[in-house]
Amino acid sequence: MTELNNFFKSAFTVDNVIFGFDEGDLKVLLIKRGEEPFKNRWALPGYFVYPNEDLDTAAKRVLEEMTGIRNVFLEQVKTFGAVNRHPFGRVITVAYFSLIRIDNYEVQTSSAVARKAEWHSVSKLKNLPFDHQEILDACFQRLKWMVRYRPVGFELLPNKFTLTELQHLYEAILETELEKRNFRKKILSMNLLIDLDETQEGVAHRPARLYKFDKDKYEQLLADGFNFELKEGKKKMEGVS
Amino acid sequence: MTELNNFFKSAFTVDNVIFGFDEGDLKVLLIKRGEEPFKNRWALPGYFVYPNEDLDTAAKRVLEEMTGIRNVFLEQVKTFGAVNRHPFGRVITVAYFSLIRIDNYEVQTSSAVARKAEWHSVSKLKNLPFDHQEILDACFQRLKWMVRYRPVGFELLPNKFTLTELQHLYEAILETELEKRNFRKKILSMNLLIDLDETQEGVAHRPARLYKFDKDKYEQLLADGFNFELKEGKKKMEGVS
DNA sequence: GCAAAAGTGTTCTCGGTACACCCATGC
DNA sequence: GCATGGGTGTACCGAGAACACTTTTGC
Repeated sequence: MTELNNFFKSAFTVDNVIFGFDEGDLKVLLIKRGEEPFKNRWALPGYFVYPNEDLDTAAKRVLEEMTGIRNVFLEQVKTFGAVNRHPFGRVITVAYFSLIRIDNYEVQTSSAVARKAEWHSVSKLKNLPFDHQEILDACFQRLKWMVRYRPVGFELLPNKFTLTELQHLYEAILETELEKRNFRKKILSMNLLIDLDETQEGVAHRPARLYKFDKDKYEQLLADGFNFELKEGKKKMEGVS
Repeated sequence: MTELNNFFKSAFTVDNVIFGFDEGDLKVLLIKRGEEPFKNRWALPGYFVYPNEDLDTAAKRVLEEMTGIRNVFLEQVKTFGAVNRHPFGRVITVAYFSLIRIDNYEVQTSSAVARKAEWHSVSKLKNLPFDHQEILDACFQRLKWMVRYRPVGFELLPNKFTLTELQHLYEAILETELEKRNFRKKILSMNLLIDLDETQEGVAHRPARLYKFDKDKYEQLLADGFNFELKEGKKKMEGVS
């Protein structure tokens, strides 16, 4: 046991990759660090996990401190534990990603660690401190994957949205272009959208219909063995010898 | 900083779910614990991560201590950190899973922690100690998923195998039945198998052809954007209103 | 009336599914 | 010769892909 005690000298943290979607662009919420290390740098929100706190709980707490909200999509992605990833000692971090509707919530930070929080375009980020770039990349990959197999995209959109908005979201995440008619046909054929019989107002073109995602129906279909699945954009691979 | 030191009191471990395939059955390698807690119980092999050791390295080390082998498929799956999951204190564990060819290696344990190691049928296990059942389930789910989208099944088979063996492997992992002709058509159409022009010997029926997996070709196709994909067994879902 | 985005249908191709019989070997 | 698993082909169907023009609104 005395020997074992040598192992109880590590710390662990959670880091949250919080995705949002705005102006046709996929964003991630970063904080300006108020403490060392990397004081004043933009980084992923995260904090130590308290001794009596489960991992998921810690991730929820960090998310709530950042955004003031609960009950959003949140899922563990991967754990990063390179020996020297943190200058203060051995700290491994469990990365979570979450999806929120940017418009629904004013981002607020009640944490002393963070001076302020701000949305940044995922595609423009590089060289985040610690191994946060690697963490972000891993979460983005996971999102890319997940969006094709689970209807999580709706977590990023307002409750009411147009099909074009939905398509742009998919295009931003998958980093590809989708064909309008086929996309609409596929999405509508799943019967997971409720047509609200409302239209946009005040737009300088033909106003689009508004839809909402039918979560109850999805869950019922899931139980029946339904598989949500969206193919990627362009056709690839021709002529395998 | 003094306050921060309160966080550096945790330990973390890796646990390995080592899958193998034998006699048409998916197996997992368990050790009989030689130490407390849960002494003499069958459990997943795992150990503390050393202070100067990366996570992946630790997972490889544990695997090597168990099986004496290196260079097998090994991937991080999920981290488990419930507050009371370990009786000795706050210990979070990073779960890895790996795939090995049972016949290639004599399982040997050089670890003091493990009295002996043995293969157990995945389907028959329940109530493993700690949260190991949950870990095993998560890894099995991951394997089920992965086997459909990456040609990892071959890691579990001998270098030379028959198509029927391959099919049985998929059936065991996916827990479903597959239709022989369609399975063969699909697999062969991928052009990822090399026909060895050899046949089984000493079997009391028409001997089957032997194949091997063409790893180089797969990697080359991957680079060209090829997607390995296998559908699940039975057709599901009829009549979405 | 013009700019800007919404909305819509058909044809073709490919891959998945369903399904039943003959073949080679050991004993 | 019989038991055992190996091996094969075809017809049908549904989903994805390609593709261009009309509609509705604000200004």
